[in-house]
Amino acid sequence: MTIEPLYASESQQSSTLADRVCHEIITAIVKGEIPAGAKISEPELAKTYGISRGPLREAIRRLEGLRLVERKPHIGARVVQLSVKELLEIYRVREALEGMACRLAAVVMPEEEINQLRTLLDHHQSGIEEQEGQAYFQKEGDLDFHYRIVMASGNSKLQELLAADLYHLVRMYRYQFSLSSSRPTMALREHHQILDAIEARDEELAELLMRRHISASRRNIESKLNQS
Amino acid sequence: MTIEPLYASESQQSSTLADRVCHEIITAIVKGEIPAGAKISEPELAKTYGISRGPLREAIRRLEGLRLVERKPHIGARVVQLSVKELLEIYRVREALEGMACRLAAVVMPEEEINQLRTLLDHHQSGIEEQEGQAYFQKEGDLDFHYRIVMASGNSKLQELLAADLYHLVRMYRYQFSLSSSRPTMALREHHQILDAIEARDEELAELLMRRHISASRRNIESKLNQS
DNA sequence: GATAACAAAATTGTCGACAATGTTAGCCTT
DNA sequence: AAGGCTAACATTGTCGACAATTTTGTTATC
Repeated sequence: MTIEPLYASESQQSSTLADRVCHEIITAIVKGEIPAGAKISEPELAKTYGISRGPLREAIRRLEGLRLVERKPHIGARVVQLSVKELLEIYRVREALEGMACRLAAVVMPEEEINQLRTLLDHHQSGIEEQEGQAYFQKEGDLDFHYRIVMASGNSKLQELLAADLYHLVRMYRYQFSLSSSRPTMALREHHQILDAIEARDEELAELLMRRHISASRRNIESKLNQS
Repeated sequence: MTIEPLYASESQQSSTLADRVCHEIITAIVKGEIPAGAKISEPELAKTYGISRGPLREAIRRLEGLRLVERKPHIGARVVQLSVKELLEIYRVREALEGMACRLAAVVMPEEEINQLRTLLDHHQSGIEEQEGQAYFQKEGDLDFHYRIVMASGNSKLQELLAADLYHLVRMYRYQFSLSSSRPTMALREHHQILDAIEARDEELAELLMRRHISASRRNIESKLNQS
């Protein structure tokens, strides 16, 4: 099976310049190559990517929709500023939405996908034990698990909101704050428990466990960042 | 106090053509003046609103972000097609998000706002009794209550997702399917119960009641539309 | 009469130039 | 020297024209 994160579909070549550049800018922002809070100059970026200002403006509009940049009329666009408050707010939203996704997945997720996901968790397990793929788990593997649950919910609106809108922000926060879960063993056990509940078709428990799982992450971040 | 729906801030004049036209198109789509599933012709709309294609395209990009239109490269944009399946999906999302909003509001909503909202519900009450403002309640008043709860949550991400993204779609569905709650008395009682829980600072109960409230609406719609 | 290939028309994508607004540097006044 | 005004600059907003792609209509062939 593939370990490649499913959402890493950045290599797709859209037939339009605006879409292609949009993906490139997203990556640049998530990785911090364009730092948070930085002003986005249209002529500069247009030159950087070798395109005209027209498609670039459309790309920026799209980034605005993804909440990755903020625009003010006649002033310009800035990369969204990272604040602890907003990060915690996002985790509240994730708790609500992914809890619901997990509830729905418990009803409709096919047996086969459950087994695949179990295998993926085992990969994570060995990664942690070897203490080498740990960074992978912390950075992308965790998100991959959550991503698959969301997709398994079968609810396209949930999929859009979480995968298209929120995950970019979460990834950005992780990159820039180096926010690894710092409790990989615990997190992995919780992942297994969640999957158990889904396998048992216990929607109530599945939602509860997912909410607890994300809530624990939130409190973990909270205590970590408040002390600094 | 004002009964004017808070979100009806359409009369604002943004200093840019694209923003202004964007709001106009949103209204036109929500009201069905541009019918669902219709193709959006750039030259035609540009002529209609008396602007060039540049700003219009930016407006359309924004509509795409709001999920009101869908775009395919080199083919064009279409107003999103109404499907019962998606409507029900939206109600699942609302159940999750507004449940969370209600939980947060129970903790942080100021006494004064609670009292204001109580007064608003009384207005709705008299409207129903007189059997004349009923249409108002069904169409906008209900959304107004929910809107205020969301705002009271103090969570800007929740506010963005619900107020900016989803409510336009909900309003569109209501306009076009003539989806009034058809149980105004029951809904109003539930609103009061929710507000009671918030007033008692019982976050657990507040979330539970809001989720039941929205879930009931969903099942109501479900049974109504399945029989047709 | 139906289908496939081709050509013409329409629509979307992209670009460079001009206009309007915001910013900044320098000068004058106090 | 400090503060405010003015003018030049830079950036964003808007427009019209050209290029690329899709759709449509026509024609010829089976």
